[in-house]
Amino acid sequence: MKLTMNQTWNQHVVKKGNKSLVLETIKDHSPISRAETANRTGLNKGTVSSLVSELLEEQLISESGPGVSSGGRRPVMLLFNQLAGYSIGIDIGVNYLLGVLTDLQGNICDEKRESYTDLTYEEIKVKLFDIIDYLTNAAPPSPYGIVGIGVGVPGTVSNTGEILLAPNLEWKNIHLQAVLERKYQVPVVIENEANAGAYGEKRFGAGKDLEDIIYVSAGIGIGVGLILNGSLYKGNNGFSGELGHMTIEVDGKKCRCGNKGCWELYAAEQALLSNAAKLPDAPDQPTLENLSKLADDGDEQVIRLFEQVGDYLGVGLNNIINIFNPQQVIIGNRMASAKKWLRDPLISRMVNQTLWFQQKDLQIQFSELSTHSTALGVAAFSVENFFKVDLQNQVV
Amino acid sequence: MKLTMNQTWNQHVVKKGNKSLVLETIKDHSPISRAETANRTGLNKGTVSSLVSELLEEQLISESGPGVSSGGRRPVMLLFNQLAGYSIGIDIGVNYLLGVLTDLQGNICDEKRESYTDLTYEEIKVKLFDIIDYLTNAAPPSPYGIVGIGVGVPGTVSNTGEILLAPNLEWKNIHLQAVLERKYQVPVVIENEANAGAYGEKRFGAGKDLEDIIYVSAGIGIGVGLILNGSLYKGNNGFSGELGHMTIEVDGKKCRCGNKGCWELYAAEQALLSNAAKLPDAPDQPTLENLSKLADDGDEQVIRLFEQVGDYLGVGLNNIINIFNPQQVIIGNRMASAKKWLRDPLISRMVNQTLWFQQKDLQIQFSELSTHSTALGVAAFSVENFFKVDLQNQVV
DNA sequence: CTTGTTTGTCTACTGAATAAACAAAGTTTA
DNA sequence: TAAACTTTGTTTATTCAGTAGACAAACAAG
Repeated sequence: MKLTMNQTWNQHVVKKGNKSLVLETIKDHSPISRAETANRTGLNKGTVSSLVSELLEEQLISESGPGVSSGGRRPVMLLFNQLAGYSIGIDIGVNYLLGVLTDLQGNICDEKRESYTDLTYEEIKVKLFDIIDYLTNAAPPSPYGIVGIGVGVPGTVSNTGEILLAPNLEWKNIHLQAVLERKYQVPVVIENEANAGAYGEKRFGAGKDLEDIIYVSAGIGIGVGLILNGSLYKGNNGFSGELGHMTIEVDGKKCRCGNKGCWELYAAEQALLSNAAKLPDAPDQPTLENLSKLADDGDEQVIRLFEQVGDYLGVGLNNIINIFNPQQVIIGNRMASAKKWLRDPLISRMVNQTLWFQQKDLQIQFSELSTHSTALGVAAFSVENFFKVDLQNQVV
Repeated sequence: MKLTMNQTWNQHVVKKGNKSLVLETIKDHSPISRAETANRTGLNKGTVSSLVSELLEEQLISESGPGVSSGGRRPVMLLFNQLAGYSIGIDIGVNYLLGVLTDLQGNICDEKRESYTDLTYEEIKVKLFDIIDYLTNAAPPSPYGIVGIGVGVPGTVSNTGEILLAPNLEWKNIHLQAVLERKYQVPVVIENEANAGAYGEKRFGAGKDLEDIIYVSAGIGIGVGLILNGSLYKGNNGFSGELGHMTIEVDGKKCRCGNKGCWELYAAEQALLSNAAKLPDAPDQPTLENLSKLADDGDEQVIRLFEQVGDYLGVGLNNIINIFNPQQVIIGNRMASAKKWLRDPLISRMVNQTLWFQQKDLQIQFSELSTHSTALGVAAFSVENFFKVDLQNQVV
C-alpha cells in the first residue's frame, strides 16, 4: 500500500479502488464466483455483490452458468468480458511497421506487418494510417469499440507525447500524437520502443508478476526500458534508458552522439554488421539474418563475431546489474533472435564479474514475445488508461 | 495519486491518509490556521477541525496564540510540535563515527563525532554504544522520546537489515539491527550510506521537492543512492546503486570486485591517492586533506590530479544522465570537499558528451549538507517510520 | 453602532463498507 | 428419503468518515 498522494481521500476514491480491485481479481482468476472474489480481496460479500452488479451493467464482466458446488449452493461464475473493447498497438521500426489489434486482455485478434526501406515521415504516415484503418475495421462490434491507439517509436519521446529525436528514422520534433488523436478521436499514447517493450514483457512475457525488470532492446542500437518498483520509470522528461550511450570504453570508438566508447557501438547490430564487413571473406551485404544463417551453417568466423558481441552485451549487463539489482533482465528486439550464439558468452562474462549476492534471485532471459513486445506493450498502455478513466465515470 | 494497492480500501485508510495530509500541511506551513489548512488540502473545514483535535491530543501539533486577522475573526495558529520526539542518526564511516540527534523536523539538536583507525567490529560497536548513549541522554524530555535509531554503513545491506558486506570496514554478514533493537528497544533502521545520503539530500539538502535525484557518494569508493519517482529505489534485494563497479574501461585496471575497469578505480579517492603516490615529489602519506592543501597552495601537479579525477567523474555522470534522465545529480561524501578543483573538468566532460535534451532541467550540485547527509538521512527514516506507525494507532 | 467578513464548531446528511440475518440451492449423513 | 449441514448471494441495520451548510464568536471598516 502506498500513501504517496497529495489529494483528499474520500469515499469515492475508496469505491474506485475497490471496484478496480474486484475487476482485477476477476480478470486474473476468471471464472470466479462472487464469494471467492470476496475471499481473495478481503472485501465483504455484500460489497462485492454491489460492485459486481455495477461491472455487469457496464458490460466489463459477464455471468456464465453455474459452477461446481463445493458442498453447498452452486456458485454463479463471473467472466471478464475481454471483448468489451479493443486496443490498437503499433510498433514503428526502422524498416517495418507492425500493428496489432488486441482485446482488453491483451490477446492478439489481428495483426498486420509491412516492410519498407528509406521512407520519409510523410510516406510512413500514409502506411500507418492504412494499418490503423485496417485494424479498426477488423475489430468486431463491441460496447466500447477501440479504446485507444498506442505507438512505439525508436527514439526519445517527451512527456508531452512529442517525438523529439528518432535518429534511425531521421525524425525530429514530430507530434504524431496530436495528428492521430485528431484523425481517430480516441486517446493516443506515443512511447519509446524500449519502454513499451519492457511493459509488454512485464504484462505478457517473461516478466509477469515481477517488480524490477530491465528490458534491453538490442537492435541497430540499444535502448533500455526500466520497470522499477513495478512501474515504468521514465525519468524527469521521459528520456531515461539511453543505456546504449553508456560509456564502456573511455577512449573508445566515436559515436554519432558526440561521445566515445558507447555500449551500442560494441554490443548491438551495428557492431555485428561493421565487424562482418571487415572479415576477409565478408558477405556482400551483411545483415543479421544472413549472418545468423552463416553461423548456423558452422562458419567459425561469424560465430566468433556473435560471441564477441555477446561478450560486450555481458559487460553492459554487468553494469545494469550493479546499478539496478533487478529481478530480471530481458534481452529483446532483433538481437534476441541470435540467442543461440549470444547467450553463453554473455552469461560467462556476467558470472565472472558480478558479486554473488547480486546474482541471487536474478534471471537473464531472452524475449518470449519475440518481435511483438513493443506493439503489445503500447496496446496495453491504452487498455490500462481506459480502465483508469472508465472506472471514474461511474454509472450514476 | 497511485492506486497500486492490493488491499481493501476502507474508511480507515481514508482517515489515515487525510490525517497524514493535514499533519504534513501543518509541518510544511507552520504556523497555519485550521481554515488555511482546509483550503490547502481541499478538505472540509469540519474534517480538518476534527483531525486537528486528534493531532492536538497526540501532542504532534500545538496551538499558538491568535494570528493576525485578514478582515474577520482572528485565526488560531497551529504549530508542528517538532519536539514531540527525537531521532538518532549514525553515520559509520571507514575511519569515523558521526552521530546526530534530531527533532522530528530534522533539525540537529546535538551531535558527536569520533575518529579512529583500524578497529574491529567489536571495538567499533563499543564506540557506537557510547555515542548512542550520549545522544539518548542529550535528548530533552518529550512525549514520545527517542522514536528510532538509524544507521548508515558503507556497504551492502539486505532488505532484512543485515549488513552483507562492508569491504572497507572488513565486515561481513553482521546483523547490527537485531543487536541495537534488543539493547535500546526502539525501531532500528540500517541503510546503505549512499541511500541514506540521497534521502538526506532530498529531505534537507539540495534536492528538496525534486522527484528524480541521483546522489553520488564519492569517498574511498563510489556508491550511489537513487531517488526515483520521489522514493528511494533499492532494487530487488536492496543492492542497487553499486555504480562504483560500473565498467567504464573494458580492459581497464583490475578491481578487487573481480572485474576490470570499474568507475571507482578512476574517479574516487583511491584513484587520487594512488596517482599521488606516483608523483615524482609525492607526499609521504597522501591524503585527501593534504592534497587539497597542496592544490590550494598552487601545486600544478596535484591540481592536474584533481582535474583528471573530475574528468572521470564526468564520464560516470554522463552514464548516469543517459540512464536515468534525472532532475538533479548531487556529488556528496568526502570528494565533495574538492568541489573547487573537480567541478570544471566534470562539467566540461558532461556538456560535451550529453545530448541537449538530456541537459534540460538538469542540475549538477555538490552536497549542501557536507558530511551530514547520511546521518540526517537515516535519522529521517526513523521519523518517517514513526509517523507511519503512529498515525495508525489512533486515539480510540 | 451597524454591516460584512473570517474563523471554527456543530448538526444533519450522504455514501460506502461491514456484520449479521436470511433465503436459495446444494451436499452429506443417518 | 428426510434431516442436517454448507455454500452462495442478497438484504437489512449499523458504523464511520467526509461534506454542506447553518451558526456563533471575533474582528474590521464605514
